[in-house]
Amino acid sequence: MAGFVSHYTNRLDAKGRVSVPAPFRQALVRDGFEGLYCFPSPHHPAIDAGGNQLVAQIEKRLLGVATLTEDHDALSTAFYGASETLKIDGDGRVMLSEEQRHYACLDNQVTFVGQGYKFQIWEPERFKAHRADAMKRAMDVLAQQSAKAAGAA
Amino acid sequence: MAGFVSHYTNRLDAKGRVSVPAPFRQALVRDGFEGLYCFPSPHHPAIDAGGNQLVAQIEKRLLGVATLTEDHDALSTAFYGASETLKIDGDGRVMLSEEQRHYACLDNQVTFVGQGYKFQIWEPERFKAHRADAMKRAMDVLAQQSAKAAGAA
DNA sequence: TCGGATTCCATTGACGCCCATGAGGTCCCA
DNA sequence: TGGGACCTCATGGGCGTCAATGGAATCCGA
Repeated sequence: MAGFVSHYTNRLDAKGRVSVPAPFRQALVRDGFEGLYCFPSPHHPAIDAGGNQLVAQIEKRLLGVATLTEDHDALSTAFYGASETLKIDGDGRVMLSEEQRHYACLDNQVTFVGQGYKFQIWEPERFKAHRADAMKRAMDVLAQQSAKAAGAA
Repeated sequence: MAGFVSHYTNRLDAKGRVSVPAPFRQALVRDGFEGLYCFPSPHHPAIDAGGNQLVAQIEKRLLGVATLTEDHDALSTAFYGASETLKIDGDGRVMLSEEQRHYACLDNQVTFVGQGYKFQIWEPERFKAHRADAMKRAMDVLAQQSAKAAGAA
């Protein structure tokens, strides 16, 4: 494992720059990815970001859908078309585009949330609210898994 | 097995550091995990902590859910995003974050409670109160199991 | 030539690492 | 069997390093 773990909140400066948390940068280096692959999260007002592991998951998902279909078009547009590859400068910072800042409602602070093979970029307050929901949903999913396991046994 | 057993109470110093009980450290070494993996307990005002065994349980749960879905995002946010990997310094201490201290209401003493594959970090008084409840609940669970076994037999 | 973007540099504050101290327990030997 | 040396572990504090941040300087396209 040892992908993106934990969460960090950093400041977005006047130029739109923000430091990528050092542990995440190290994970990207281990991952062998130059820069930062990101696209708007399909489910939340947040940015999904990562490196080769993330790209690999996207490819895997696309393999499950026949090409030249409308579904495949939609997925590839969402994951490839809407994406951007940000450059990480010498000090470990990236410049978020106006579009990204708007989509995730980013103001002057941003929260990086590790999700293993990828991480998300949130506006801190929104994340706090979302976190409670995610917790609840996660517990539901686990309960369902347990129920299924018990039923199968 | 011989994972984390028994309980210990140590002091939290002005810097927010606390010594991990030596037996727990030894268990972590045997487990082969560098540092301490922890996240807020979903059920109690306490911190769940452990090493590879704990991480393995989490990964196992995540494997059952497709990536890039809302369910997977929720689970990984709950378990990866909310977690932190603390470094254990040369003297066997970890630094608890402000957030962790707040979540578990930690003041100047903390109690480590072994739970086999993981352990919990509690505020001593709260743990004392929780312990009675946990005992009662444990009795109920045991009774239910016995009833089920008797019914099945 | 102007504006935006990239690179470089300086500051500061948190964290990691080191050493010192002291309490408690164990082992060895008289 | 009692005393003492030794060891382990918890705890407190000091200091160096690195990451985050703000700003200046330079480069490039419009």
